[in-house]
Amino acid sequence: MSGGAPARLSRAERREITRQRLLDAAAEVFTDHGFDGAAIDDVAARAGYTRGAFYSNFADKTDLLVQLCERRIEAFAADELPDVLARTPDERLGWVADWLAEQVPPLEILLAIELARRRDHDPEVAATLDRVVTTLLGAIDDLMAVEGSTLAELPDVERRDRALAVLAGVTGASLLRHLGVDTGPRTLALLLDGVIGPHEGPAA
Amino acid sequence: MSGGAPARLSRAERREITRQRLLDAAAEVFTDHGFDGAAIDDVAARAGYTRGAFYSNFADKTDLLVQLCERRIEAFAADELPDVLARTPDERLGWVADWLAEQVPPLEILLAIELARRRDHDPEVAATLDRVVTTLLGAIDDLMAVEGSTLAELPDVERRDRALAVLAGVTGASLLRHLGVDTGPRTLALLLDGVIGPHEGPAA
Amino acid sequence: MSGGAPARLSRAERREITRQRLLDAAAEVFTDHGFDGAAIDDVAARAGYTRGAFYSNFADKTDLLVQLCERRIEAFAADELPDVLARTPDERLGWVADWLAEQVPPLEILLAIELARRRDHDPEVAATLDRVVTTLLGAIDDLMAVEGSTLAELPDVERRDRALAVLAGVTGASLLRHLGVDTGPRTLALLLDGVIGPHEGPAA
Amino acid sequence: MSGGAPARLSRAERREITRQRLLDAAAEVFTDHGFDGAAIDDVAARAGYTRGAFYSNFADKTDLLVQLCERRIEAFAADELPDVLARTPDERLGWVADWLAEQVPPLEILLAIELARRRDHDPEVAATLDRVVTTLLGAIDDLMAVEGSTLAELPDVERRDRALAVLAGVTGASLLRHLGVDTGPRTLALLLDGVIGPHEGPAA
DNA sequence: TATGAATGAGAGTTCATTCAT
DNA sequence: TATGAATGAACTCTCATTCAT
Repeated sequence: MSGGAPARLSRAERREITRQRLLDAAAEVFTDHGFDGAAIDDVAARAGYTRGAFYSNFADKTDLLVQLCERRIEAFAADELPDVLARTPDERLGWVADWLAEQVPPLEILLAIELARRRDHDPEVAATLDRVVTTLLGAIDDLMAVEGSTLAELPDVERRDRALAVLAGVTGASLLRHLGVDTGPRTLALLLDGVIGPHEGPAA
Repeated sequence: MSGGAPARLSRAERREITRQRLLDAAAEVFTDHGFDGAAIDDVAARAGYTRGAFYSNFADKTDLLVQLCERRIEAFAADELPDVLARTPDERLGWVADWLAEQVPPLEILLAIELARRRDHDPEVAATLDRVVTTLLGAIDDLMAVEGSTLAELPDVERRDRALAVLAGVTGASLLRHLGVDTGPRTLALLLDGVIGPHEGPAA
Repeated sequence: MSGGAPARLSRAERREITRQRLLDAAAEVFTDHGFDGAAIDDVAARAGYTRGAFYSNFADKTDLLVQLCERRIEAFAADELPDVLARTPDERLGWVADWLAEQVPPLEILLAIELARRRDHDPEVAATLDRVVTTLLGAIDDLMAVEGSTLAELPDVERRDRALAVLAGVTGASLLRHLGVDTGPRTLALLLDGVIGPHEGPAA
Repeated sequence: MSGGAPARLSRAERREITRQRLLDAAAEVFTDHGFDGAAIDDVAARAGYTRGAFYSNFADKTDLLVQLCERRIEAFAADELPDVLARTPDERLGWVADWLAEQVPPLEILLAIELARRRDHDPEVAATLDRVVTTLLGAIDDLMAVEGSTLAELPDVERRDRALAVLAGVTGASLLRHLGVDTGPRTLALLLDGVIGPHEGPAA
């Protein structure tokens, strides 16, 4: 009856689909209304479910925030990062600038701010925030640790300082765009050239 | 009637005091709970009033947000800025870094994010957000337009790019601190040296 | 304009009226649906208000339960008790039986059961339950401490035992009526005669 | 197939085990949280199942209440009652007092109250409540109808009045214990001596 | 028979806001 | 100007129940 297609999904698979849809919907609703402003009914409805589906997949609203952050940071590390690493150092700045321009509003930043507000009241939240930052810093470090680059030869402490600066620069530029300020690739270039630029090739 | 003594306050003065107290209380409550999470009763109570006082002084909750942003940006321009301008270019970076370290959480940034979320639905909010950004950019421009500096001689477009970069850098560093990342003066230095650093003295 | 009548009510008076109406409504709704089954909206509506009025008068649903118990026990001590005390010992048993017959369902008992369920989680609830029982036992003791009665001359411990027995008897009879059992004055007479009966007239 | 070994259980037996476990779990959860406060998931979980098992065995929550009452009253008649009847009349009061002391909270009473609340809306519930009361009254009547006792010779109407009084006394004492009142055997003795005491043997 | 994802009515509670005082 | 009782919309979360598996 049901043709040669991959047929029916198992329960676990359906559950996973539901979760992912809810998470995607949450990303949209958070983007539009912020965390506090997001109604769970809206999240569920946008995912095509009712509120009950939400509560059978997430413990509560905070859990949703945490899960969303975890998933997005994982997805970032799995999907975006390899893309950048595949570029030559020269192309990376441009790639990051383009990527940034697409991320308006910068959901990760807004989510991180919400995490920060709840950090002191919920250890799990604190752990997630920590993981987000650590992952990002690690990703930047990977970007700098390129063979032949003088950055790769810097002492760890120095490399971390630079990673911090890069993260701050990218974060700030992203946020500014979100605030409606016309930030272009030039902004990022100005900011990051001093941090990673001159090192992007010993020849230079 | 109103003798030479410090004596009684006029009606307008009392009103102004009430407003200011409410605004100060709002800054605290917003800092703790965010805009959506802030209850007007809490704001009023922290200021020593009840909600009636609030509604005698502000049209609604959004009005409070707008007024608070306006006041803070005015206060920044009037109080903080002159302090920086009084420093030599060499000292400024340190001054900004210190100032930043005190601003955790960076209320202005959080408020701006709230403004941004309401920008499309409320023209007054949009205007305020614009004013905030313009003022900050103007302030940075003032900082760069120092006599003798090569920055001062840059074309306007270039100067704006640099101001943007500075604002992004400062914003990003501030936000990172808020997220619990251990950002020190070094981060800012790395970020801004490329933008304003080398120019901080024609001799260099 | 507003004639010689006692005119307008002060705010505190209006508030008190509101509270009393809500409490009365709560007694009715609890009677019909039990505590858990009672919806605050129903309570408010039956009192002629909306849910907001409820929450500006009571902290939460448990608070309502506590306040209701307190008020009813006070009212009992102030209103019912003097009535019984005014009777001769011979008439009292009949009076209590009649009073009991009217108390279907026996709201005080049902409320006390709810209090008991929450006793361990809320000290205030425990205190209220304690007060209810103490007041009732005290009332019974007063009833027994009649001049000339041999009960009055019993040692305290013995008097307490008897008070306990009376309370148990009245409680049980009341509950049985609530359960639909046709309990008449005879039941109470049989039960209490052994406890207080022989004393209902030394001549007898 | 089902050999001589203790071996496999038939389908009906398994079903019966499941039902009994659920019923036992329900008794516990009702005791802790009351009927309205009891969650079916909790009942199922405490029995080691999920909600599906519950709905395979009971029509709905009310059905659970009814079945539980039926079972308990049957169990009482089958298990407890013979124990009392085996005692001499003199020992019975003590036996009942001890049994009472163990029944805190007095689940039967609490269940009966729930039944009473639903009596008017559900004929089956009304029937169950009736059966519970009738069974208890019959049990008490059996206790009184002992050979040689003067109670046994009383006219039926009188015997019923006494049974009612006994039930009321026991119920009241039980409830008082549940409310935290320190009710001892003495309370019951005082209450019941007048009803059944002097008759417990003409010799005495 | 038992599971568990999903439903959806309904609950308690919060809170921006109004308005008579 | 400031108070605070009252409103009522909106929200998070619970839970009895259904149904495909």
